[in-house]
Amino acid sequence: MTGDRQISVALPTIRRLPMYVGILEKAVQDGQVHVSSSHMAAALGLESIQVRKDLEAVGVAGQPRVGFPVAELVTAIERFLGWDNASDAFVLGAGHLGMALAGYRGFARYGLNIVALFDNDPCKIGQKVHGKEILDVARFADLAERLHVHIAILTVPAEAAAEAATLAAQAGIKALWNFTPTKLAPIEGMIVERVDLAASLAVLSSKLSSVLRPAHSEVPEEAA
Amino acid sequence: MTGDRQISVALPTIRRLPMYVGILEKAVQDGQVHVSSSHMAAALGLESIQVRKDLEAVGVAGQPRVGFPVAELVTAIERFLGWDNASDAFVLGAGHLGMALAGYRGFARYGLNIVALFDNDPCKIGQKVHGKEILDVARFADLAERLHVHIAILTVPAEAAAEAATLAAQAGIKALWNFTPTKLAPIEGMIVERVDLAASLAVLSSKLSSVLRPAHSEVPEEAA
DNA sequence: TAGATTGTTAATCGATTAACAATC
DNA sequence: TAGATTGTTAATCGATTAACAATC
Repeated sequence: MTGDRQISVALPTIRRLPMYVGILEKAVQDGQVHVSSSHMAAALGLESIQVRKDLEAVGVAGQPRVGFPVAELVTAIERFLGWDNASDAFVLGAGHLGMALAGYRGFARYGLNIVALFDNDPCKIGQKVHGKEILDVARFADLAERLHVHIAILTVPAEAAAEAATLAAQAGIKALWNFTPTKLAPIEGMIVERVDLAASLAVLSSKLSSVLRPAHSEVPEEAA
Repeated sequence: MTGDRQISVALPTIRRLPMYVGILEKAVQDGQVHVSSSHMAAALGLESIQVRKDLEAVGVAGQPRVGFPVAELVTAIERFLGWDNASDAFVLGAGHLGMALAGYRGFARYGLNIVALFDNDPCKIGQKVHGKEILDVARFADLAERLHVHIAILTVPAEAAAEAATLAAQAGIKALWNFTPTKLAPIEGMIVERVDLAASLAVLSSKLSSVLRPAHSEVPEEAA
């Protein structure tokens, strides 16, 4: 019953877990010790049954009539996500997006610590952004191994994505957060998660488009 | 049969459509006139049946023994997504991320044209990034209306997200692309799509974590 | 005890996948 | 015609939701 926990947890559940951390931290600040699934659900626009199902996955039991222990829940979720102790990460590609991510202070909360950026542009190498140095990509593998960095954030141009991913894998990177529009072929021994802006924009613009040009031919209905 | 097409299309399908555009454009360059569902599937790591189901949604029929007409397919998908004629957009919040997005040239392909950025920081107002001006947020509503801009990209700090979203709605913005970690309450008359970095990172780091600390207690199994 | 809330088991819903007839 | 590929109808799978017994 405990053995295959990580693997059997639904992906949508994992994606929702950070939201729980958010409202639970607020609850902690308010001095609440317990919080009910219906309270959390209301705060997040979900159903209480879904909250209970999600929390089942992280293995914290609630108390009937009382709710779930707030502090324990935060700890358990962060542990489940691997956010309990900060992981170092390298940014691969010091373009605008790479620099923006390197400067985002919110990652600290997610246990992500960006250590340095890497680029192949001699003009950029040696510069500092947000107190983090831009290093020569030639030094990537060596530094990743010596500093035991196993997370890389991929922000190179689309054309360079595949090559950069291979470099990362050879450098012993275990988890690659891919911000490029390139869908990479699976690489043995490396987990890849992509932030797919095109997919997100597709949802937005198709919805917008169906509002602006109201579908097709509901007209007869109205006319009749 | 044609009436409620937009509404009934599955969200996962919509999210996959941009990938098809990508490989179809490559096929066009290669001079291919038709392409089979199994070809597309192979290129994208999907099953051919899923490709056929997805393409059914955009309303382009294939020919048995021949495949799908490439050019027609691109046109139909772009039309479906509202990418057939470029839409202007404002960036709300000229921080690092806002500037990075304003400079991203890839959006042109998605029919998205970023016109200007807005901020409330007097030091930033008047500056230009990537040829686009940073304007006073006080002018946002007026300009959105006069220029008929109905897409906004939200890149303000988390604390300012709710207020900025309200401003956008009042300015007549119809579609808001939310890059902040704040989950906004639904706003009447405005479509909101969020790029949830925390959710994406949660997937990556939970997978990584289950690799680094290999689950729990499969051990007895191995020992026995 | 009474009653609110959890947690379990079953039902529903939606998306993916399979099977195969229709088609060119 | 023969055969590859589409498109339809049914089966499967997984996630969400509902119902309700267990619990404090």
